[in-house]
Amino acid sequence: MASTIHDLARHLNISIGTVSRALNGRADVNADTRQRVLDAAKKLNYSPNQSGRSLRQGATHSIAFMLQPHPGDQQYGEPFFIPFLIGLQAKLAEHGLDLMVVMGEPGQYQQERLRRVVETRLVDAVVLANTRRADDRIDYLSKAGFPFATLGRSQSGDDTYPSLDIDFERAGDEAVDRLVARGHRRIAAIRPSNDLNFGYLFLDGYRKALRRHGIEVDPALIADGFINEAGGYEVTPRVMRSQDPPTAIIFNNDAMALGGCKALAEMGIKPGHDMAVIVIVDTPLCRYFSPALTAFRPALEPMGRRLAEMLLASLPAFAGPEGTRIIREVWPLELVARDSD
Amino acid sequence: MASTIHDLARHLNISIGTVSRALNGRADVNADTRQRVLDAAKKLNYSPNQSGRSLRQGATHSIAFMLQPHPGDQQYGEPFFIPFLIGLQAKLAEHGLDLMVVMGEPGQYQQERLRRVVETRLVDAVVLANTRRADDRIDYLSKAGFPFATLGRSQSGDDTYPSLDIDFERAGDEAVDRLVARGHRRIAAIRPSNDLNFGYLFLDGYRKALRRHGIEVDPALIADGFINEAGGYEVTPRVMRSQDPPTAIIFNNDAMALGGCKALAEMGIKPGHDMAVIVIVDTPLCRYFSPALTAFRPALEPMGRRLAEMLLASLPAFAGPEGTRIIREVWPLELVARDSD
DNA sequence: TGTGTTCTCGTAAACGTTTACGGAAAAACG
DNA sequence: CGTTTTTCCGTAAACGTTTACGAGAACACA
Repeated sequence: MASTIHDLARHLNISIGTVSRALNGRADVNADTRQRVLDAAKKLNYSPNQSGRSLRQGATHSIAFMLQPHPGDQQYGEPFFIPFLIGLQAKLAEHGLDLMVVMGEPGQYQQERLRRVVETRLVDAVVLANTRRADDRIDYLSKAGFPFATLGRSQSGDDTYPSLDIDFERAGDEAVDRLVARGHRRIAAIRPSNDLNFGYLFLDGYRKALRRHGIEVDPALIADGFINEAGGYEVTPRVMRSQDPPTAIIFNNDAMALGGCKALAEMGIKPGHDMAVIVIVDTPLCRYFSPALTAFRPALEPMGRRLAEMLLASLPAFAGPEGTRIIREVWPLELVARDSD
Repeated sequence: MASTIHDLARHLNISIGTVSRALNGRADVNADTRQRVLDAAKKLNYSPNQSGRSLRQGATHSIAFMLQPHPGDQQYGEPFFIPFLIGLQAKLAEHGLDLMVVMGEPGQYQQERLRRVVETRLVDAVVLANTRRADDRIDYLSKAGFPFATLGRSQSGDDTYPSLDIDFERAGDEAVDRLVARGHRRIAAIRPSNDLNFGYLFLDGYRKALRRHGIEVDPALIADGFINEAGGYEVTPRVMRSQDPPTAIIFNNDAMALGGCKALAEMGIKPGHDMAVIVIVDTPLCRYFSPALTAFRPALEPMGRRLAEMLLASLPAFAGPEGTRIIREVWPLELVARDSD
């Protein structure tokens, strides 16, 4: 069934070298011969064996996306990533690259998987998501000199790898802006713990905006929790027990927002009536929740395409004539106004 | 950085053959030598090169999952598949296999991608999802003699490949049962068009249950639509315009249910009050919708694990002593009673 | 001591590609 | 017609493994 380059050579009575050159579009092969090879390839249903090709070229033509669900998040299915992956894979496919998704058990660090993927030369490059503030995966890849890109920034601002992130800082800022414009002064922020970098960035924007409006940042209105529904449910009552409770809450994650709304409901508080709620980042869940949650939405699919481009530009094999470039980008989010604020 | 088997051999002053045998746990190598090889491997940070290994063994040790979003479904992100993938990958990893997720552009058939994956020997086997009633991918793989398994059944009941499916027939049956028990006689069924096999199976169960209860099947209460929100939105009014409108609707897909509920809302009909709604299959969206939708839920993560087992059992290289077995299973769904019926 | 067995290892081929190198034939040039 | 250049192709090595085969040494057995 599977024919090799040798089969073609035998069939055409020429050498395998010529066959290979013909197939790869090299210049030093007669136009007529090339056509005959191409015809034979079609006739014998030839496709190059990836393993052979990879071994020889030292490149596998595939990229790994390391997907690491947050603890307790499996029920949500990380809807965030699918559109991103669609974009990523679409762009990679344009360049003949395959996408391998390496998933870990939820909540368990994937350092070990990563090492294996890298050392075993399973892929040519890696895309990391859910980057942490101090991310040992980034340290490892940097040290190993293995090509990678990240969705999300880490703490170290070094420009040695391409990264694409959402502007959580600006989103936090704009959320506060919007709430203040609607008359709120007591605005709470609920977010995952500090080691996830976007929680840190979000809080930064939140603080800056408050100060700009001359509102004192009240630590009692800031709470950290696990990045899932249970986390939001557990932590929301905490800010509500403040001396001077908030009239608005910004949630830094959709799942946490849903848990928070559940807690609010149990306290007899209705989002959209008694409490303004905004969530960063939007997912389909926000849209269908009742009340529909006002949220900041990223352009995930284009982001996937873009990060693929950026990664490719950083790979010597794909970099254009201008050579290898490292690019970092931060994309804005779009406010989707709904019924909760 | 990356050391090869030759490096180890040179370092220990033995032949590469012995090194390989030592690493692979073969019997014909002295215990002392083996230990020295293992130590050196750790010291030199050796990992076998996948390409070399694949080429020689004729096996890549990886499995492809062909993910094909339905047209217009990218916003939902196919939350259905993530838990399944987590289970699938977990079980495969136990056997040293990697999972490659091949995603197509939403809505565009992936026959071409599949061919490339197969002919190029990129993976050892393939897992198909979203199987259609007559599925050319299955035909192709069967004909090519390439190992595969499916999540979902196709029309042809041939037992030549492992498959795992949800019991849509029974779910349709039980949904009708439940609604009849609650006093409904006019029960509508809204589902994707016939070529998706599960829509066909669901309708079968629906019909059987109605007949069992002595209720005539009214074609005016059955509608097909695109399997997304727009489809549900478009098609639901159709059954409502029936002479004798339904008092209950069973939706065969979460997205269609959401679209349907939107249409109902515009007609002033409130699910859970004026209309009973049940959806097959449950997703997080159902849970957070208002009213929370009663739904049938599959055990996705265990299903992923199970299908991996079934696939492995069908592969000669992994089949136990009892040899290659083809297994087909159909799993029941669990009713999650919420507020919509 | 001679023969057979077991243990351990080295040799070399093979998997399917790509590519550096060189050479023969054809074409160009004076 | 002789020389140089160009065109085209074959040869062979290399990528990093695994494994069939055989050989030498040690051992057992009679």
